[in-house]
Amino acid sequence: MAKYTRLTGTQDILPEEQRYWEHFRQTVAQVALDYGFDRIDLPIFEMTELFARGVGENTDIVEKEMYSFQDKGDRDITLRPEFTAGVVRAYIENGLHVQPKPVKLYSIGPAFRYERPQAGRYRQLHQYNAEIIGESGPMADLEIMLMAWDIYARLDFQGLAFQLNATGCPACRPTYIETLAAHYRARQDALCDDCLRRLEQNPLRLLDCKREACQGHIAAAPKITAHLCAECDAHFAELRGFLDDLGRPYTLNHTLVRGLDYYTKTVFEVWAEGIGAQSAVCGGGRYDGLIELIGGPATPAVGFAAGIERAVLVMKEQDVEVPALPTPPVYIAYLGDACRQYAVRLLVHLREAGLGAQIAMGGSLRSQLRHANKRDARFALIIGEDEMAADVVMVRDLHAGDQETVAQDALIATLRSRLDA
RNA sequence: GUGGCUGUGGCCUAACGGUUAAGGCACCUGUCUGUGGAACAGGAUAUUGUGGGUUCGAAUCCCAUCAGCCACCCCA
Repeated sequence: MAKYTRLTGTQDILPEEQRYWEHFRQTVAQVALDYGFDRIDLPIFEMTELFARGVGENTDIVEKEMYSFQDKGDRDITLRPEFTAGVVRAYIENGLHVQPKPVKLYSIGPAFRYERPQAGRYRQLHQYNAEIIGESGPMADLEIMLMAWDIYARLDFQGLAFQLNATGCPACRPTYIETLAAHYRARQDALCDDCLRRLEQNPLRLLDCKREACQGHIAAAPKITAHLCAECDAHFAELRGFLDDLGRPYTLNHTLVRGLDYYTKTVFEVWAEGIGAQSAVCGGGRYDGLIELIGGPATPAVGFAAGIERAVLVMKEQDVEVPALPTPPVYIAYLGDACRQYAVRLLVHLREAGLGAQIAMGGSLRSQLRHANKRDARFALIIGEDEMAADVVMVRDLHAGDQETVAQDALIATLRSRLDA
């Protein structure tokens, strides 16, 4: 056992894993580019108060999952548990509201939550997210949903499904919650302990209790979509109209609720097959009140966030085709100390010409070639005293298994043309 | 925070309470002193997660602790 080990809930993403991560990042970056989202990178820690207010004082994230500490200046600091609060802070602080509206941003990187690890869930996790800030109409909701879907569709994920719901707004949600709570209070004796707690603390959560015994209460519960105000109802209808028109399937899921306080109107998730207890690969929705809440001008916004660990899990589970990471095409092998300096000069020469190259650090020619093969080199260049004397290089094609003698001054052109072929 | 399961070389797995903890993968070397992938041979790598206890004797039984996995709460 090593003396020092990973802290609970952290992970080492080893070289052999990197192709999954790289493939995912590239897909996100490409879709963001195609959709016109600009990348923004933010600090991974912020003032604790930003998250406490932005995420919501009564959420689990704030109550028990934040990695918080004091720095040497006695500032209260928290490692970001999610991205949106930071994006909004940056939007306000940097005056991004002067940009042409709506402002479309995406971000990608680590986030932190102090909780027990589980399949696809870590204390240091990785997320990306996308936000459209400054547009209140449902076209923005649509754009966000299409982007979320497209990322997983381009990754060739199977079993994708939209889950869609509305959560109302400050005008209609409170009365709905009261109606819901009344429904549950009437059957208080039949509720599980968790639901009794939810009834007091967060009645919307009653709707996603997973216990058998509670499913009947959920099915009979009033649906928020029947209690929306005129504005929310129209917004929701318009959004569905877009999706219907495009022929994008979605499931109206009235049990879909968000854990964070700032959501309004639209909430959605994208589900995929094969990630254990969690089925959502991403989740998002509209948060029209957040920017004002943390000190900016009243500005509507919509966005989504997704965990990369879960996506990697699905890629493996579903055997998604993931391209191998590129390796340098050239490996230089040489015979004995007499050829070493010559080989190093050749190495540097190739790199200056823009060709990726590695060199053996020693050993027999046999073991050098063995190494070249294991490192997935396309060409082994072999240099012995004969080659040095004749100003040539032996070029062995490790894929084809053949080799030829190439004049020094024709080497780079030869390698290039064979790589392009 | 709660519950269940599991900890043996880098990875996977074996070993009735009883000799020096066995095998496979991977790694290195050699057979082949100028040629990779295959085969064969050899080599290095383990205070059996940690601490305590029971016993003549513990990888094995007991307790504690730590870690991992899975699930719950909740969330991505």
